[in-house]
Amino acid sequence: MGHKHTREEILDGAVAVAFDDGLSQLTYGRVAKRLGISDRVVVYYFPTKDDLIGAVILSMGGQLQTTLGAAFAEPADDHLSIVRAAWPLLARPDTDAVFALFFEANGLATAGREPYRTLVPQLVVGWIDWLTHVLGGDADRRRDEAAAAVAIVDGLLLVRQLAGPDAADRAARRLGVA
Amino acid sequence: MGHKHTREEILDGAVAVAFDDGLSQLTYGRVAKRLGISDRVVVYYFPTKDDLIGAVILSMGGQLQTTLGAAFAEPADDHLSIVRAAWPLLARPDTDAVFALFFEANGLATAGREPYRTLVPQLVVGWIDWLTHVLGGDADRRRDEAAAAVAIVDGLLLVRQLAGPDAADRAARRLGVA
DNA sequence: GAGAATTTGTAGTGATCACTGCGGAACCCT
DNA sequence: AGGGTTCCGCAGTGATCACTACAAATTCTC
Repeated sequence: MGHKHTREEILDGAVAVAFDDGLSQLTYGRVAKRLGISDRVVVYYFPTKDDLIGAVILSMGGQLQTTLGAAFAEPADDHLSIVRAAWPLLARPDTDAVFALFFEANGLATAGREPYRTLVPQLVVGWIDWLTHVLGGDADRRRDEAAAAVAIVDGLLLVRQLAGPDAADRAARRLGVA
Repeated sequence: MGHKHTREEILDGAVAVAFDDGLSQLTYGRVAKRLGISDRVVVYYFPTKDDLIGAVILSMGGQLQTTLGAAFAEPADDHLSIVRAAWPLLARPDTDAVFALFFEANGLATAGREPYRTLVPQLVVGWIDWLTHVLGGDADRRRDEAAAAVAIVDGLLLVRQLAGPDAADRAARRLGVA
């Protein structure tokens, strides 16, 4: 019985499981069952659970960065402009699953569980750095603006998840970013 | 071997476990071990896991509401004023654990896991309602202001958890709420 | 102070978890 | 064709999970 499953296929399956059932339900057995293969194969490519989770989180981060990259073809100056550019790209049904995952990972990170505790802040700090770099200019001030923008966007997305898209849109309008 | 443990003692132990290890590590066995008793006792008072989790979440909600109640002795008008009143009360080390729990519960809720999926939104909507009521006045507009304030506060707290208190303070200053 | 209700210990249920040993099959190189 | 590496099915490890049967001890009710 020969070569059939690539690492990428299995990672895709793992991401799909995480999207559907959440990170905390991401197990070897579930990924294997979804792909109709033995869990031994999944273990082969991702020897420890942390390997599997880490790969999923990084894949998630890459996806977000790609989405956000489009928002900043031209630089923005203050945090409200940043939010105005980013919000329409993020407040969409097809990115809700990504953020559901992100918030769950964040929760597990704040609860101190590995590997989330080390991976997630790396990811977020990486985004802020990247945002800051994209915005250009003086690092200190830009970094604060980026952090402020991230705070607003995260908060709005939280409201969107919890209270629904309409509530988030109304809040965004109140904040003057939509 | 007689009557020794009250429901309240065990709930306190469960909350302590959740604070220290996170909601996802909240199990019968861990609570029992922490209190030095048999897990049978924990099961007796909280027959299902959902009972235990629900009790912890509600206890958490009550704690938050108590903390926030102090902020609104006198009413505020717009979302920035609300944030200005609430932020100093929340951006403190002794409430960080509560919000770590809250974010984890939110993550599990967005991941669709019961009983979080039904409990957490109830809690949040309840807070917004309560905030709206405290603020008084026309419901629709106030509700939007409250939602906007919740968005900002949540976002700031997220940044605080992920990037540290200093970053959150700088972001808050940029937003004009500190 | 008898009987009922409430509270706790001992033991164990089947399920699922992350992970492993072993052996065979598919592929690569020479 | 033969040897080495890579891949993967099968079976099983001990740990932990939520939860239960049963019975004994304690307290409540009368």
